[in-house]
Amino acid sequence: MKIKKRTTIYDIAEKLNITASSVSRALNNSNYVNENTKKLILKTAEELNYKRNTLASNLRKGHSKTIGIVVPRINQNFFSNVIAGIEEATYQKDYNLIICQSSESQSKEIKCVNTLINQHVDCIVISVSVDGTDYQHLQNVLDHGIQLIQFDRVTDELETLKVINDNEQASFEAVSHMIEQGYKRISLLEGPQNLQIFRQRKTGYLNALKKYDLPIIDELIVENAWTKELGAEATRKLLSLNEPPDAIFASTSDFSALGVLEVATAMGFKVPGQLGICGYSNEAFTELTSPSITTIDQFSSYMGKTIANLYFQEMENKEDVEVVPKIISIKPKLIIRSSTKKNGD
Amino acid sequence: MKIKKRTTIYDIAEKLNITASSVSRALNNSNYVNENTKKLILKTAEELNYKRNTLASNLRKGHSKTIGIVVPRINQNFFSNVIAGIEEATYQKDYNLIICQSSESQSKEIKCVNTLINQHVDCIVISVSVDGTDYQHLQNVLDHGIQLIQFDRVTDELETLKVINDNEQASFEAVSHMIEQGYKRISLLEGPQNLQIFRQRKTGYLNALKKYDLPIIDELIVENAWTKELGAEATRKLLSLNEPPDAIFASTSDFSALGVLEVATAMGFKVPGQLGICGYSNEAFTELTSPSITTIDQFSSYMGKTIANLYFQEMENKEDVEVVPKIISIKPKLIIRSSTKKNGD
DNA sequence: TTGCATTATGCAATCGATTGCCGAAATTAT
DNA sequence: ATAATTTCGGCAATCGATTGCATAATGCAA
Repeated sequence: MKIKKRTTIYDIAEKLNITASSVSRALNNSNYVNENTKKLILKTAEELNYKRNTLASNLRKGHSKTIGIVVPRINQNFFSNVIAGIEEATYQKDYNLIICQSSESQSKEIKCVNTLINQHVDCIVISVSVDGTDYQHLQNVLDHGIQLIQFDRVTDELETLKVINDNEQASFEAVSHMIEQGYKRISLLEGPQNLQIFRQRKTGYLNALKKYDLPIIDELIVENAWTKELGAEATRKLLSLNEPPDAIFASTSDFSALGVLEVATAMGFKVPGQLGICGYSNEAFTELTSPSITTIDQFSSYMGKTIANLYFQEMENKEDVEVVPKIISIKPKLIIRSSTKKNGD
Repeated sequence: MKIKKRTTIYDIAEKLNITASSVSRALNNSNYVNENTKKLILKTAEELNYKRNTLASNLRKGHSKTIGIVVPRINQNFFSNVIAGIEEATYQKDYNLIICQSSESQSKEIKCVNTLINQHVDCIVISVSVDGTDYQHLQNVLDHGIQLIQFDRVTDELETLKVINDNEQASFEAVSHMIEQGYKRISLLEGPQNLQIFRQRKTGYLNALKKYDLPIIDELIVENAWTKELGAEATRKLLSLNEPPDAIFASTSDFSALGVLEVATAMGFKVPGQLGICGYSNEAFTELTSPSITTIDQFSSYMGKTIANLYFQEMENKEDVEVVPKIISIKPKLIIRSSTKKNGD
């Protein structure tokens, strides 16, 4: 790469025999420049192929018009959809996105957050990694005067803005649906219980059982079965029980549900006749398996837009009022497909 | 948000009765500071919760340790995997990623690129949008001394670093495979021909036909069938022909192939018996459909890593030699599944 | 014509970190 | 003991854009 000297406002100023102040003002469309000089400056800037140095500008202005995002995995459908949603909403306001992935490791998450603080982002949007236990790094974000928005996987140890799904309700509805379909021994595949979302989903499951007076059977509740492999493994055990479940709610993800489906099919269980299956997230593939998988849609892209708008709204009345921890809860939707149609309606 | 004053090197300097120079040197682990003072500075920085202002640092240093990425859609599997790959490789070197999506619109692509230039990114990684015709904005990147790496969807109008798939070869192999399976009237669903990747895939298709002495039948070549809907529509027409094809190569994407499969099944065509289907990209769902879909894996995440490494490599010998346009071609892999097993082997 | 407001522009400080240059102090060599 | 070298740390300029303050120029009214 040849190192080229980039045009600055001083170059423009020099060429026109004026000062950089005026150039800056013209470029920012200030009123304190003569219309004609403004036009001349704009024309010259164009000619010299001038591009504002955002680094300098932001340094001076004290903000960066940048939002940092930290997610466990960029290429997981749910997250990439949320990001796409945020991007869409922020793009219009000329904001940039710096994206990091924590790869489900808190130590990397901490590094990411620190980098974003260094970058002077105006806001950090985060969905915490699975192994999180300490949240000092998030407190740190607030201490540096940076807006913090948690979404989906949130921690209650901090009072921040949050955009979440109503996991409990969604889970409750899913399990209720299965019960109404006639399933009676419904197994739950849990996610790591240190994450709130998975605790909530469990609560929803328990509430549904209670509502329909079904017993809670411990051996049907499997801890930590949140990947396809773990889901498959759990299913192998469950279906080998003396009294196997007649339905499995993979509350952790559709991937887990997929593992269930594959094992069940391999073991000769008829889905949904002998075994009902429900996943979580509405991944694209759930529509394509045979049978198609009942699941829960989280409106991921809408969630992204909501996050962005929440930020902008907070910015507007930032002087007005004291910060109140604000929580926006989006109600997910149960998508009923073939894998839970016991009655075959 | 309360506005808080952030700790600067001056605060640290003042507290220790030294100058900011020393603090800066200590923080950068320079040799020109006494070991003891260095330790003291580091300790004080920690105590005051100091975070370097990367904006100021980068402004001074003239680079940003940031790579900008522009893709048509963030949440498309292929792209999010490439991004994840880039992230993984750059994270170790403390680089940041700014990610933009062009939403398949060149005008937005241009805005994205300009933003990235403003941000003083060190490198721009781009896969161009479908409606691209003019590439002045990319030339502009080079003119500003910014490294430019094109990937997947590249334009030959510019001599830049490129990381691509060998689309022609992959396409050739896919079609050859179908012919060897006994399919004789193979239809091609084309993508927009202004994109090189789709032209190359067409060439591969034609070459395979030629190699096996099969005629090129115009009515079996469908322009612009690159979404699920367009693929479905094209299939409806193709299968209604007097002499319908006995195989369809959806060279554009697996989504298109999915459209084909759904329509074919709905119209009562047996796949793969009466109709062979091959997609492109190895989307996760291709494994899950019934029958599973034969497709081509592009090693997307590996591609991302390759892009990052290419950049780092170029950085290292940037003074050494004149820039040579370098093209890295990754050979994709044909994944043979059920949808093309005419002989049922 | 004088006085006052309005508009346009320049001056210089500022944002925070980095770095070349210089000199003082400390160490080593002669 | 003196000279030569190394180590350490300060000074001040710099990166490029922004902005409060001051001043000059212009317009308008009295």
